[in-house]
Formats: sequence, structure tokens, C-alpha cells
Amino acid sequence: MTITIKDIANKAGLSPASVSRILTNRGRFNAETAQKVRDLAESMGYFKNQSAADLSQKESRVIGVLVPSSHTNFADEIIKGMQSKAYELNYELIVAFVESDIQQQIQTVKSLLSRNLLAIAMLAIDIDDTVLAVLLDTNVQLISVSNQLNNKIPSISSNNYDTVHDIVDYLYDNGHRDIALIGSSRPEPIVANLRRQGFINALSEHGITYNPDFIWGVENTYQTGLDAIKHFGVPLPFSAAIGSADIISIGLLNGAKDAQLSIPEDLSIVTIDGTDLTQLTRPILTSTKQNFQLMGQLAITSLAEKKLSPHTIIFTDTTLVLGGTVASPLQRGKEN
Amino acid sequence: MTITIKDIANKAGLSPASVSRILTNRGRFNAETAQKVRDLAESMGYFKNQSAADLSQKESRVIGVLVPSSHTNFADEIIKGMQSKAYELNYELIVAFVESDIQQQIQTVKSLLSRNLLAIAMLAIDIDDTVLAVLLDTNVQLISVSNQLNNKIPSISSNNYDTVHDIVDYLYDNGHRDIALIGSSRPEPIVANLRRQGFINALSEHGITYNPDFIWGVENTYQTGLDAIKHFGVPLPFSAAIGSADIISIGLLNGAKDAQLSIPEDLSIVTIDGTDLTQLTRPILTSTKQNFQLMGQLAITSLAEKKLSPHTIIFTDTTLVLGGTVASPLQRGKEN
DNA sequence: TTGAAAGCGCTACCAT
DNA sequence: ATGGTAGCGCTTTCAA
Repeated sequence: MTITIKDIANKAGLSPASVSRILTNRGRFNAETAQKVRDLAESMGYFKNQSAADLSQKESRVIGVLVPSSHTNFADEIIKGMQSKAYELNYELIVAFVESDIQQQIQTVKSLLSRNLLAIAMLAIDIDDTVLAVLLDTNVQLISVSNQLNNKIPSISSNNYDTVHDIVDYLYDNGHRDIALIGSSRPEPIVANLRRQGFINALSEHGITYNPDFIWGVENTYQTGLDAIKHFGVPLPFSAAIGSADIISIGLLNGAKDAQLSIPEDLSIVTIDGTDLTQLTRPILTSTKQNFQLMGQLAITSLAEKKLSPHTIIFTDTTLVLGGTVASPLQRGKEN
Repeated sequence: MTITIKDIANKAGLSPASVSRILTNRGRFNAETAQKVRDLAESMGYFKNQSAADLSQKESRVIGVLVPSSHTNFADEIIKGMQSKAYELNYELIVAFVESDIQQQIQTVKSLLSRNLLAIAMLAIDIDDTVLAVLLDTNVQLISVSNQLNNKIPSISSNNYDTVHDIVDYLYDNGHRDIALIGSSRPEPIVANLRRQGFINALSEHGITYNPDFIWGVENTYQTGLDAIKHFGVPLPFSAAIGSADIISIGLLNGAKDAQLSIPEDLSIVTIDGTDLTQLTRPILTSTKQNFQLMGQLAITSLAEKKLSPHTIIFTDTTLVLGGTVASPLQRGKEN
């Protein structure tokens, strides 16, 4: 036997309508009766039945969040940002993890979609086209966080072009001329493309023709980092490497150690992401830190404002955080 | 304009009741009409309105999952286990992250509770008493995964007593006599207590009176590991340390490196948890790996069966995984 | 096998 | 400021 608004109304000598207004803070009501009702609700152990509310309301305040179940240690930070903002603006988050299995993805998405959502936010997901089709077919707002998809969906992310460009500049200024970019190089994710372009253009602006071999890797995994060292062999043909994700860079660092290389003397590393993982290595990783919390907050506010067009792209800042993985090889006469 | 069951019924020349029965696979219906209805639903782009369904159903198939928002890298694995099982048994998961702020916790719990849940699973959460009170006040099933609470809630976890006991045995067999236990030592979480008891008893069984100073630490954080080394100073008064969580052990390892100690020669480390993090260090951490996926699966199956009593405790197995952080100090004449 | 209709708990509109 | 009430979309008896 659950307590309903009606029960409260009876006990308070009011109508369900009034109780509803009071409990949701909508419309006009007497402050004193309001307090009485709230006390009553509390003491009777009332819980709102959100399903009933959803059913009778047009406007939803629920935002679905799709998170890749594969270990992405920054998803937490984005969610944290989203949650604090959602709490503040009185929105509710429903988080769903998506596996790599497409059928399961569709089922997850459908179960989300069956809940009258205001919007769905996708965190760092390269979503499958068939799943995306399902999503686009509905009228919930969509947003991609920390990843730019095709311009069918608005997105919030770092400026990946600039980020890599800046890293190259930084490495160049430290005397590096032979630089590698390690990580997912599939053409499809726009992010990988932008990074590649930033990489190539920055080198070119410094008068360096990039070596296509130095853009290497398939996935953004630890193994990719480890493999990279084995692939290129010792001595490495480059003096610095950019890791497309912290976990890759840790792979690079461990791979280098396993090959008896010294960091940063034999290999400088700059990593993209800058999560807490960077603090766990020795030396600590030099990184360009993305502002994941801010991404999360902006996701909520912009969804709340409902001014997003499919082409909207919002960039958040990145910060160069110095660790101990960049050396200056100038003295080694590496200049060209 | 959303498509409802009624729309389908009209188009199919049936009643909403029949459509409902077909789409939910309940009750009797004609196989041919069923196929027709399903096709129709598909082509019309029908989405079940779960809120409406929840409202008119007594039995819920939704399980709420409370996850600490603080980075616990094994929560992912538990959730993965839960999700695969939930998918298989046709349950739905709603994940909510809880912050440390109590008010926010209550709000999160309430918003979960307002959704007609079958159960709530708490992952590795030492829940606040006031929040717990709210939870116990309802009639949703509760379960604690990877953490034992007071016996008011059933739980699934590793046998923490045995785990630490086994580690001590292992270290003893490798010649260690002075062993430390680093990590949360607050008396309240039962887990910490069990580990402490396993630690003390195992030592005692080997004829060693434990040194209370060697049980050290307040929180299960990276910093605790780092601080431990500073706290005890060099040379360390013990030859081996047990880290209560991977992140602590990494702290120990880095702290030791920062103090110019060699691992494992100057300090052996065994870590509890055994997540992927253990692979990222050099040397790789020796660990007792918990079976998080299994915990997640068991959580779902046992909730589905509804046979849990508040005192139920389910243990999952742990495995000793050899890394490179344990040495045998026998030759140093450490025997007593 | 199928249909009619009540009702889940809440909100919103229109009155008062 | 408050009340009456229709109705959100679905499930579920009970009857046909």
C-alpha cells in the first residue's frame, strides 16, 4: 500500500490538485498550508511516483546518458560535471552503459527512449550508424560529449586540432624534430582526423614534412602504446611521441621501460586527456588536460536551454600540464 | 504526436488489450495476428511508454544501481557483470552516481525510489545511516555488492578475512616476517575489520605477534600509499606491505621509488582488488584478484529470485595473481 | 483468442 | 488560493 497524493490530500482536507501544486512548487498556494502539506508528506513517508508524473507531463526533465562500458576513466569526470549541474537545475540523470554489441546497444537505447526523455547525451561514443538512426528518428535532443560525430549531432569537446597543434609547437620549441602521433588512426572518428590534421599542419608550419609512418595505431588502448615501441624498435626513429589518450601514453612509457629506454632522455611523451592516471607514472606524464567536468556542465546547460542545432560545436579549453616526460634533445644535435 | 498502443490497435483492427498482450508476450493470442502487430509496431515506429507501463504494473523489472562517483575503477566491472545478466534475464538497470554530499545522496536515492523499482544495488558504498534509513523504510529489495554493511542488508563480496589471511600466508612462505597492512582502518566498515582480523590471526598462527603500528592508513586512496612510505621512513621497518586497494598499492610503489627504494628488493607488495591498474606499474603488481563481474551477475540473479534475507552473505572467489612485486627476503636472515 | 473498461498516480486546465 | 476532473498510455480482470 503506497501513499499517494490523494492520501495526503484527504488528511490535509485539500484536493489532490493543491497537494500536487505544493509538492512541485508550481502555481499559487498558501505558504502555511504548504508547510502543513510538506510535513504531512514527510511524516506519512510519501514518495512521488515519477512514472505517473512523467505520464501526465509533456515536458520531461530527465536526461539519458550513454556511457561506454569499456574502461574510459574520464567518463566519470564528465558525469560528475553533468550531475552537479543537473542537481542544481533540478534535472534528473539516467545513466546507461552501452556494450560494444550492437543488439545490446539498440536494446539499451530503446529502453532509454521508452522513458520520455528530454535529451540523450553520449559520452565519448563512436556510435554505430544503425543505433544512431534509431536515435535520430525520435524527437529527443541529442548531444555528443567529448567526441565530435558527423555534423548530425551537436557536440561538446576540446578543440582537437588546436590541442595537437599546440603540443607539436611545444615539442618543437623543446628541440624535437622527429615526432610521432600514437593512437587511433581510423579515418572515421572525426576526432582522430582533426588530431592528425593538427599534427601535420603544425609540423608543416615549422618546415617539417611529416612522416606518415609516424602516425601509428589502431585503437586507443594500453596495448597500442606497448606495441608502438615494439613496432618502431630501438633506437626509436623519433625523439618524442604524442599519446592520444593517457592509457596509450602509459603503454608507451612502460613499453619504453621494458625496452631499457630512459624517459624522457630517450623518448619524450606528451599525453592527451590528463586524467588522474597521469599522476601514477614515474616520471609523471606531461599532458594537455581536457576540462571534462566543464564539458559535463555545459552539456546540461545547453540541453536545458534547448538552443542546440545539429551543427553546434562547443569547445572547452585544454591546459598544458608539465610533468617529467619531456626533455630537450637540442644538445644531441637533432636540429635539421 | 507519439504512437501509442491504441494507434496500432486501430490500424490492426484489434483492441489495445490484444496489442498489449502481444507486445509483452503475455497471455494468449494468435501467432499470425501477433506477427502482424509486431510488424506494424516496427513500421509505425512505436516505442513503449515505460512510465505508463510502470504505472499500471505492480511487479517492476527495474533495478537501481548506486555507484560511488569517486573513481573506483572496479565499479565498471561489476556493472558490466550486472548488465550482461540483466540483459539476459530481461531486467533493466538504472544507474545513479552518488556524491559524498549527504543531501545530494538523499536526493539521488529519492529520485531512484520514485521509480517503482524491484531493487537497489549498492556498489562498494559505505552508505550513510540517514540515507540507509530512507532505503530501509521502503519495500524495495536491497543488496550491497563488493562491500559488507551491517547485517541489515544482504551482500555479495569477496571473503575479506580469508583473502588477507591468504596473503599473509603467502608472504610468510616467502620469508616475510614483518608485514604491514595499508589502507582504510576505520573500524566502521566491516570490510576493514575483517581484513584486519584476517591479518592479525594469520600472523598469530605463524607465531608472530602483530605490531599495531603496522596497520596504517585512513582512506583507500593513492595518497595514503604515498604517505605510508613517508610515514614509516627509510629503511622501512617491514619487508612487505599489503595494499587494501590497487590504487593504494600504486601509491606505495611510487612512494617507494620516490624514496629510492627498489621494488621488490626493499619492499614487497601484494595488492587487493587486482584490476587492470595492476598491469600499469613496473614491476607489475602481485595481487589477489576479486571476481567483480561474477559479483555483478550474482547480484542480479539473486535479486531476481527474491530469496535474499538481510543476513545473506554471498562470497565470490579471489585468485592470487603473480606479478613482480614480491621477493623472498630469507637470505637476509629475517627469520625470527 | 479477443474486447470493454477500470484504474495506476499525477498534472493541468478550467472553475470557483 | 483551492477544487473538480479529464486524461496521459498501459495493463489487467472479466466477459464474450
